[in-house]
Amino acid sequence: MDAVSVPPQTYEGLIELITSSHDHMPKRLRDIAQFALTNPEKMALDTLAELAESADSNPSTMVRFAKQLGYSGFSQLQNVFRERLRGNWASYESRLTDLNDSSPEDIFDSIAMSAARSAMATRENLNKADAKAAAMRIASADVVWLAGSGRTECVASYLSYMLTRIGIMNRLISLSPSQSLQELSLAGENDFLCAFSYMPYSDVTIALVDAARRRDLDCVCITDTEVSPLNHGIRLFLKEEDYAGFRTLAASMNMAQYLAIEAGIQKRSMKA
Amino acid sequence: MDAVSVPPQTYEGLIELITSSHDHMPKRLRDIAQFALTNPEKMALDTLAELAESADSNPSTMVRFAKQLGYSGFSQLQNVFRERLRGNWASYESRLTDLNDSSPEDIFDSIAMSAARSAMATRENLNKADAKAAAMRIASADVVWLAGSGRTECVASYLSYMLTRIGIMNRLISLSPSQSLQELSLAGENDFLCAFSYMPYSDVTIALVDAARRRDLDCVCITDTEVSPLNHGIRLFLKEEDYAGFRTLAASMNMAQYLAIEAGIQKRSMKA
DNA sequence: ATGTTTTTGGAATATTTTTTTCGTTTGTCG
DNA sequence: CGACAAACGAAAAAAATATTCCAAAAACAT
Repeated sequence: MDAVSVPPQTYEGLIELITSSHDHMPKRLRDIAQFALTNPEKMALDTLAELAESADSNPSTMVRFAKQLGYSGFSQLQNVFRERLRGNWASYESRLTDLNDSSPEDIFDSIAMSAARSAMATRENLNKADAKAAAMRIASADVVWLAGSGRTECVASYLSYMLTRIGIMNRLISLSPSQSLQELSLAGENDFLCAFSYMPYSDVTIALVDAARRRDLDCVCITDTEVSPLNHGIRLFLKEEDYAGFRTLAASMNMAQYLAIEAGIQKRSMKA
Repeated sequence: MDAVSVPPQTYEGLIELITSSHDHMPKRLRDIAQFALTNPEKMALDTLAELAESADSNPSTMVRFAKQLGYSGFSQLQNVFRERLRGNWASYESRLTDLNDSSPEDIFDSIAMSAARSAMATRENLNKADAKAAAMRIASADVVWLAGSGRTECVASYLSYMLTRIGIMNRLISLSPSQSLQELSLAGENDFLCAFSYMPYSDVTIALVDAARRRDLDCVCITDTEVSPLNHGIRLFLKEEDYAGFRTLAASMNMAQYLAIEAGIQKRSMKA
């Protein structure tokens, strides 16, 4: 038994410890380190015996791995993985109130909190059915045209990257007002427009959505409220928190990631 | 023992069953139904005894609840809650057909949680002094040159937008390998390079940072680990969570927002 | 009210899961 | 090559956890 100081109780700390210990570990233990790093959910949810099986090892070695890292046993190690899976939102929220009282100094912390809150709030506010419908529409389009200017340009750009990676053809519409409409006119019968805009709404994006409506081009609008001028096709509403007047894009970025992944899944099942 | 047909094996099905059973259940069982619906993570991760405690009940009643729903025991019920937490791509791929009828709740929620965790974890891991130094350097530069390709392109694009809005001159470096180096050669004495890249690192971004080092052009690198090839000037390390192999950009986006806001504050105090 | 049925919770039991032990294997150094 | 130490895995022991049983309490009908 060669316990080393106190083992980390947070997932981040644990990952760091495993990474740094990795090199000075015996072979089989190193295999398990590898396995643990790539299967955090399994590590949280499976039993010792199941994990040993999956990792081509045995219970003893798993326990030895935990002890090598400084834990008293496998259960203590597993708890760290489990804690990560708990939607430990309560602890985040209490930390936010602490933050308010103590140091309004720490700008980064406040930004991170706002982003986290945006992300979590959207879990509850979002109309999941509409979101899924949007993803399905993306999956079935020939080409997805992406529009977003100003604050939302980077969201459109991210969605473009993700869609490309997943294998869905797409095109980011250029931002200059004159060119953008002309560009959209190239869109085909079975194409699809995906537009992002929040208050204060971008004229270009409004114009693009209007053009799509007139042309009967299908569309999904990611915007902030029911009264938004982006009004055609499926509408998804996201509320972003702001810090010092600068709204985050956390919910928007998550939406982009979701749409790409869900669309990828849909597309795959369409082939089958 | 009054088992009813086959119990659902999916989270969505279970929720539906609990909801519909709720009304014709004995009082204490109804309490537990309520508890289960509002604490799905606990239901997945805690032991029978712990749950009984949390729900102000006792083990027997929890087991009875599971049986009432048609499961052979509590463990079988808990498995359904556990399966929901396994967010792994492999299992989605193999169960692609099942996914068609399941709601998108899991996927979006998991993405949001990963993003929130990334954001919160960075609060603790980030070297705040370095981050502040980076912001100050941005504030004092004549022009900030921004580099990021692939996944990080949108982060650079967001930072560009924010800096512009705040009144700090900047330029987003084009992504084509041939042009980018030439572009950077236009940078002046008191300019500054801000580069984003995570594993697998983009060749273009690595080349830009190397060029900056050779030219003695000051630099801040936002990257993932100490061993990253982006190694010049101030280095900020961000660890992003991933969902199904797709890393979030939550921490990166927060960093961009932070750098812009903090730089804006610094710049204002420099004028005064 | 009174007998009957249903529901409940504590305690005993059964099962599963983790931990330890110990003999075997593997690798290293003289 | 041979002695020694480190690493390993099978299986027994210990601990934790889930399940069942039963008597008491509560709800219900008459």
